[in-house]
Amino acid sequence: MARQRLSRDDVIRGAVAYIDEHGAQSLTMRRLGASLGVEAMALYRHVAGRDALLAAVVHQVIDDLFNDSLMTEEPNSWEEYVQHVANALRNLALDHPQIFPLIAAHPPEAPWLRPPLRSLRWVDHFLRSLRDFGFSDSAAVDAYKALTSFLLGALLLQVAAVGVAVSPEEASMIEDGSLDQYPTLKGLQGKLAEDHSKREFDDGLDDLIERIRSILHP
Amino acid sequence: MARQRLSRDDVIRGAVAYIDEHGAQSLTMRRLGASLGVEAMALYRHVAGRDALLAAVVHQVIDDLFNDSLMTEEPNSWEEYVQHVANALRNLALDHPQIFPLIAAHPPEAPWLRPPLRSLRWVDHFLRSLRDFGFSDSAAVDAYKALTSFLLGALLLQVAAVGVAVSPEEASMIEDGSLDQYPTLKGLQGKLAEDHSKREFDDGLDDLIERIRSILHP
DNA sequence: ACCTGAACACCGTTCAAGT
DNA sequence: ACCTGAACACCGTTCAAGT
Repeated sequence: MARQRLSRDDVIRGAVAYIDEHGAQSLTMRRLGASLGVEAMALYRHVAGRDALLAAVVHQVIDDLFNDSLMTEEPNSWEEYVQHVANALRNLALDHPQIFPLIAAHPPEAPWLRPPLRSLRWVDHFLRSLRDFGFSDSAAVDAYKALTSFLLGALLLQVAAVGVAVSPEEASMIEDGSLDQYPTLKGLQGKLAEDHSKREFDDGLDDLIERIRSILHP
Repeated sequence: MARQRLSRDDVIRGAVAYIDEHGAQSLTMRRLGASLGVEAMALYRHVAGRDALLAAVVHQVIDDLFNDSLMTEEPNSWEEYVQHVANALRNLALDHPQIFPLIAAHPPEAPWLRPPLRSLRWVDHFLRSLRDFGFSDSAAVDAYKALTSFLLGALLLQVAAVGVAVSPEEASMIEDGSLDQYPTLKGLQGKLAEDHSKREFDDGLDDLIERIRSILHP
């Protein structure tokens, strides 16, 4: 394959792929350069530095969400719209479990931009959609705040569990004996370990929608 | 002050103080050593390495929560207990905004240990308390899952906002003009920026308690 | 037993130099 | 205009040496 000249987009997409495979911790300017067939220093022509690159990765992934099939179809109610946004973000988190924590942790561009819906374009889209469904300004903003809080907690927990499953050597870092101190926990360990994450997510989402409904009709 | 021999506890408490002041990113074995009056390599006598140190910091801070005044008084109902746990964690997040994201991000010891209530001792305490108030095994576990999800989302958003406020040079990274593309957002910017974090938290917590009640009496 | 000093293999980032 | 090579100031971590 002939080597084209490197573009900014190549660098960012390369970083996304690298993090998906190896995790953000092991992304190094030198290693990313090597994976793109270029010296590390060439990357600085396209991004200001490592931090700026990670910020660009976050932005890229969040913006790709607009192309998710869930987002391209027109919703018939605000409930449907909220459900589509939530599930599109859930898919993103499951597709990029190594990147989602960056979305959560990286300082947003403005204090009123809340992860994981943290781009100007997204917030505008969300507020506009709800208003088109009849929400007042205040109700739309409150719904945005409630949704971001729910999604952040629910999805971060989901990918944290995935992250553990990925590194099996640490999967049972807890020696059998250490549970003897905690008999209640020991008895409930089986129940705790059961994974009902999809049901948990859907139940939480139903509750959230109920809550937004009560914001809408106080 | 005469220099005592360094203990593991000195190292961990020193790391907590260092992160509170400078952030986890700038915690370096060399710099932490210097702040404790010791060479970096001396730290390795007490912790296995930087990652292990950060894990110990997380564990320490979470365990200190048992000494919070909210946790030492005996609750009269499960609602009161849940409220005390939630508010103690909220205080922790506000006291250690630089450490809370580590609690959220660091891989837990077991997949069924969910941040931010992620120590064996805490989970055991929580499940035991709810069972003492009459919860079934399943109800206690479901309540644990619902509470962790709520706290993680709500508190991470709270400290993310604090983190931005701390670095004022980035506070207005968004140039005035860039909002012109997004008229809806521009109009609602004021409402978005309003900080009602305590009310938001309390409302969310009330909702969560309502939700747990419906788990308890299906 | 605990701490130090020197060393190793890596970082991010700069800058002048190449094409 | 874009990439490279050498260099700088830092990392985490190891290991032998000091006390």
